Amino acid sequence: MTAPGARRATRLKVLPEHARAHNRSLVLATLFHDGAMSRADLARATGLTRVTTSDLVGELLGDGLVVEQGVRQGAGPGKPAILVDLDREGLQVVGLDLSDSREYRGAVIDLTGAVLARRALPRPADGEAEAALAAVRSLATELLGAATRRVLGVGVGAPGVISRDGVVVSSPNLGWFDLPLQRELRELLGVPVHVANDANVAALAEHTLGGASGDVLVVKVGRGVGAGVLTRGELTRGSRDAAGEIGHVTVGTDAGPLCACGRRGCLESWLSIRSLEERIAQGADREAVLRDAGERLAIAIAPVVGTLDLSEIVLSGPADHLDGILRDTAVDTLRARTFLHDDVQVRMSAQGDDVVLRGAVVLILDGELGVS
Amino acid sequence: MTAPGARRATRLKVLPEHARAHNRSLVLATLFHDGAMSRADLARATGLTRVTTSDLVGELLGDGLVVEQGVRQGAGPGKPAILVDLDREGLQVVGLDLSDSREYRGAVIDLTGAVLARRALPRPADGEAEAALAAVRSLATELLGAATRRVLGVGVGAPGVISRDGVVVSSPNLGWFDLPLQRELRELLGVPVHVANDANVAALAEHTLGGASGDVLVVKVGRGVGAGVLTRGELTRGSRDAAGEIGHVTVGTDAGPLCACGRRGCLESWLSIRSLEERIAQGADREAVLRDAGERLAIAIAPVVGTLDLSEIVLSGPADHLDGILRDTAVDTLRARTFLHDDVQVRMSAQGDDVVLRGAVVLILDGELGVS
DNA sequence: CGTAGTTCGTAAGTACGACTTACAAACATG
DNA sequence: CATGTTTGTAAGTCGTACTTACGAACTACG
Repeated sequence: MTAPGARRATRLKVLPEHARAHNRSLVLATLFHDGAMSRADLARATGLTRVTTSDLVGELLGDGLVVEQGVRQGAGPGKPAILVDLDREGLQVVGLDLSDSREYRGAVIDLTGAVLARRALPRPADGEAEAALAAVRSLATELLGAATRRVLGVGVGAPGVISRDGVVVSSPNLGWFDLPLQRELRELLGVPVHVANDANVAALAEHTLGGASGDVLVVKVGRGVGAGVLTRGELTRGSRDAAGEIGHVTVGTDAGPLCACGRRGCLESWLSIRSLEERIAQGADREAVLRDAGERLAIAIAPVVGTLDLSEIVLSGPADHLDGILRDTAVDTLRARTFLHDDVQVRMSAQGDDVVLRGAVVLILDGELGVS
Repeated sequence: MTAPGARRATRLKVLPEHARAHNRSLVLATLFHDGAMSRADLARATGLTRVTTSDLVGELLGDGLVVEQGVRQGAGPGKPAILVDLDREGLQVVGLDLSDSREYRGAVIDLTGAVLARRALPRPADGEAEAALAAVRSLATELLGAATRRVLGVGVGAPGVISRDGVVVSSPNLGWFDLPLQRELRELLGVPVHVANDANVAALAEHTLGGASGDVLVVKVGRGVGAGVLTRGELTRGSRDAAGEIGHVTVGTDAGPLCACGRRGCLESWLSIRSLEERIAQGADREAVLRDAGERLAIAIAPVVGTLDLSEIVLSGPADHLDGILRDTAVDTLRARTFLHDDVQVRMSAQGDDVVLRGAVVLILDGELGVS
C-alpha cells in the first residue's frame, strides 16, 4: 500500500522557533489588515495572550517594523492604550512591472499604498535579452536610490514562466530563458528581491489589497492574456511553475482566428487587447467583437470555475474594453455553461493600471514578513 | 491600502503543542510511506534528533499506533537497530462507497491495503433519502462489527457536494440535502467518521497510494462524471465545497447531446458510462463514440490543465471504455489544445474498482493521524 | 581472543516559547 | 476620593526540541 517513490518536499519538521515566526507574522498581518491597535487588542485578535503579544510587539519594535503611535484618546475606563501599527510610512517597497506593452514601469511605494516616485524606460524589442536586463537593472537601481526610507525589498512582476525562487524559466517577450533574475538583482542591489509572473502578482494584489476571496481567478488582459489562481488564499504555481498560462489554450470547437503562436482559436487571439483592436480596426463591429471575446473568455474558464468551484473572477486590464459588453457577455455565458454557479461574480479589478506595482508590495510583504 | 473586510480563517496562532502534533504526524507519515525502520533511521528521515524521535515513537507506541518488530538482521557494525513500523495489520478502517450505480459497497481494510471483509446493499432508487440513510447505517454498523482489530475510523465517499465537516450539502442521487452524515454516523458508531465527495476521495487515493504528484486532476467516470483536484498535495474544496463538479460543464461550441439536466453538451452527456453505452447500443460506431468522448474530455480539461499547470491526469472507471481509444484521443487533443504541455500524462488509475474504498483509508489516515 | 571503532537508544541538562498569575499604572464613574 | 476597569509587564511554570554524554551491542582486525 505504500508508495515509496512519492517523495514530498512539503514534509518538514516544525520547531518552536517556527511557531514563533508564524506568530510574529500573525501579529504583522493583523496590524496590516485591521490597522493600528493596542497590544491588548492584538492579543484579542490573534488569540495569543497579552504577555506573548507584548513580547512579540517588543521584538517588532526593535526590528523597526512596528511603531508606537501614542495613546488612544477618550475610550472608556482603564489605563489608556498605546496604539501600535506597522510602520506604514517608514517602510517602502520598490515595484517593477515588465508586462506593459510600451515601457518597463517602476515605482517606490510605501505600505499605505502611496506611490512616492515613478520611473519608466522604453521597452526594448522582443527578445533583446541584454537590453531588457540592462533596463531592469537601471530602473531598479534608480528607484532604490529614489526611496526616502527603509526599503523592505524589490518586487518584480514579469511575463513568462517564473520559478518559485525567482528564476525566469522562459519569457519569450523579454528574451530570457533560465535567467536567475532574483539572485542577480539581489546581488546588485543588496536588498531582498522577489520575482514572479505578472498575472500571479496581480492575483496577489487582488486578494490582499482588493479583498478578493481565497478562491479566485484573476485574468490579466494586455499584450497577452495571463491568469493567476488562488486556492485557499495561496497562489497556485503548478507542476512546472507555469500555472496561469492560459493565453494559448484553444477555445471552442470551431477553429477561430490565427494566433501569433501559429495555431487557431487560442484565447489570446480572441481576447488580447491587440487582437480586439486589430479586428475593430479591420472594420468589424465593435460590439460583436467584444461580445465574442467575452463569450470565448467564459468558454475557456467555465471548466476552471466548475473544477475549482470559484465564486469570483477578476478582470484586470483596460476597462474601456473589458468592462461593459465583454464582461456582461462573460457572466451570461459562464452561468449558462456551468452548474451551481448562478452567483459567480465577474468583476473588474479596482487596482487600476498599478495592479502589478501594488502587487509587488504584497509580494514583498508575503515573502519578507509572511503577511498575506 | 488595507482591506478590513477581508477576514481570513486560516490565520491562527501556533503553539508548541501544535508543533508536537505536526512532528508526530511527520513520523507516522514517514513510516507509512517508507516502511519499517529504526528510530535512528526515522531521525535521519525527518530531520529531528534521535532523542526527539525516540520520544515521539515512545508516545506512538503507547497510543498503539506503532509497533516494534524486533531487531534488524545482519546490517554492518554497531548496535543492531530495533525496527518500528505503523501497526499496519493491527489498525483497520471501514470504507463506504456510495457512488456505484447498482449497490452501496463497503469493506474493512487494514493499513497494508488488504480487504478483510466486504459487504454490499442494493442501491435504493434515486432520491429515496430515508432508505439510503438506513442502508448506509446498516452497512456501516455491520462492517464495524466485522472488523477484527482496532478501527481507526469510518471513511465515506459519496456523490454530491459535501462540506469540509462532512455535511452532505446536496446529493440528488441520494436524496440528501444538508444532511450531517458525518455527525450522525459518528454518534451511531462511536468511532471517528469522515465523509467526502467520491471523486475527491478517489483523488486522495491516487495521490497517497498511487503515487500521483501533488498537482493532479483525477476524473472519475461512472454514473456521472466527477473530478478531484490536488494542488500542492492538498485537496481543493472550492468556495462552496463543490470543487470537482465538472459533469455539467458545457463542452464545445456546437450544442451536443441532450443531458439529463436539461441542457446540451454537458461533459457527462459525452462521457458518462451510461451515455457511452446508450449511444453504442443505438448503433453508433463504438470507436467513434469513444473518440468523441476522449476529445470532449480533453476539450473540457485543457483550460484546467493550462490554468493549474497540471502534469498528470488520472482516469478512474471501467478500463474497457476509458483505456485505449478514449484515453489516446484525450492525450492527443489535450496536447493540441494546450501550450507547454507536450508531456502531460493521461493515465488510468491503478486502484481498480476499489478506489473509493482505498481512498477512505487515506481519508481516515489524513483526518485522524495527519498522514497524507 | 581482545581491543578499537561504530551505531543505537536513552538519560540529563539547556534553551526557547507560550502560558498563568500577579501587580503597578492610569484612566472613568459615582 | 474610593472603586472598578483596562493596560502593559514581571515572575514563574510547563511543554518541546536541542546538545551532550553514556551504556549496550554489534563488526573488524591484529
